Amino acid sequence: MNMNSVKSMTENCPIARWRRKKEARPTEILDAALGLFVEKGYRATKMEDIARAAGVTKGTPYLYFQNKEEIFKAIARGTIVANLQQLDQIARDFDGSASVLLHRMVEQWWQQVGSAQSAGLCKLMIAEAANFPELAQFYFDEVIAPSNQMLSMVLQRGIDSGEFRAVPLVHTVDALLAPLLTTMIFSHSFGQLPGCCIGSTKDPLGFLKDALDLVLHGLKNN
Amino acid sequence: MNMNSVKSMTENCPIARWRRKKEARPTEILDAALGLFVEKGYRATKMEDIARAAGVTKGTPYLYFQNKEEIFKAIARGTIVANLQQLDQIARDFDGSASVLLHRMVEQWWQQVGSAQSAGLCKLMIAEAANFPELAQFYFDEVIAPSNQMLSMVLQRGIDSGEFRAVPLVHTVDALLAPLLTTMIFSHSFGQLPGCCIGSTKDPLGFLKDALDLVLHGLKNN
DNA sequence: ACAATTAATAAATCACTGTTCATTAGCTTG
DNA sequence: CAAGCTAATGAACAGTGATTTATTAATTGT
Repeated sequence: MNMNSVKSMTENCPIARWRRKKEARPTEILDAALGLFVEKGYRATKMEDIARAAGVTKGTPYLYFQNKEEIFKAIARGTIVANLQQLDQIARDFDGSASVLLHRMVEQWWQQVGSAQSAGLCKLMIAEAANFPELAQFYFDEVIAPSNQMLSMVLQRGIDSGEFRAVPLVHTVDALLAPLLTTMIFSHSFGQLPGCCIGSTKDPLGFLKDALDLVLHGLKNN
Repeated sequence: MNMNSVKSMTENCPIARWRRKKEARPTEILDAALGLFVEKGYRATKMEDIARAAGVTKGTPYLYFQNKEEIFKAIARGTIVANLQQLDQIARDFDGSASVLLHRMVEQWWQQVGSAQSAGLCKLMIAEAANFPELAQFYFDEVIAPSNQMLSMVLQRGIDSGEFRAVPLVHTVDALLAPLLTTMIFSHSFGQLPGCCIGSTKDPLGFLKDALDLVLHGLKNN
């Protein structure tokens, strides 16, 4: 084997690779993979792309993960729990009106989830759900169902206190979630197009607020 | 070459392949491809799968389409225009209240688009938008923008007549579209999961009506 | 009946990419 | 400082799947 390649590799790396801590490697790989998955989709992302983006070579990811699918799973598992719990905390601590709480939650959600890379992951899950049933199930159980649950409680609270009229709970929760979902989805698909003039993509937070206002107006006991 | 394979092929086909009309072939191929794309996604669908599903062999699709991508495009082009025009017609012919018109349009949309295979295509576009920018552009121009335009006009009519209060038009249109989109998307991703208990997937039309009612209630000049 | 034409086949090609594995470089310990 | 260990490499392998093409079978026109 020639040492040229190694030499050039060493030259390119400010920090020699064997000095970087081993523990950092899995996270580096997952971060790199997340970015590429969100940008190009699951299939279009090559293992070599992931490796290079993580600053290593083809074989290295396999030292830490069995295969591509496991990387995907590890990412999905690692990018959700914290955010949801934060939202849950807000909902639990709050004791003002349900309307104000909902506004605050939407804002928080946008900052922590909707505008972050996690949003791309959500789109990815939708796109790949059919190909990875177990993973879709996991995402549903850990993300979607809890979100629904959380919103459900807030809504119920508002109805009980007389702030909202008695609407069909399940359907209303979904109606509340719909704008959040479309915002995420559009911003990671058609939203990228040059001529895209859809309200939710040009001013996402403004759209979310208006959409929430509209629904809240419809929920009020007038 | 052996004639066994040919013979068995002939035996398997109730109608000899050279008697089937040539003009039917492109449609047969596109139909087969649509089904597979919706079911398995674009990349996971092999050309041979398409061919077999259409009752021909590997090479035949290439006699009618340049490549896989062209098949995808042809499908996208073939499954949308008619439906939208029908909806447009309804909106134009109607002269009752905007609320009633919206209800009728949603119902029609569900029957013609939301519950049909086209819905799977919409999910597919979202999933593949990043990989096929030109196609995404096409879909946006031909489907999404016109839909927005149509809804925009109905909404404006309601505002002008005093039936609705003066809401921010662009954002409200998106808010109206959101439930339709999530219904489509969920029914073709997480909706398939055994334990999925989301309102919009168990009773889509019921959800759509409730969601519309909620928004309409919020739109009314009370 | 026979050339020419058409529709379709199916084997071959070709590029790509996930995965493995023999090898290497640097670090560590006795 | 030598022997062993660890992290990483990168060439090689293998499966897949899109596309091409030589060949065959039916049909048509003369």
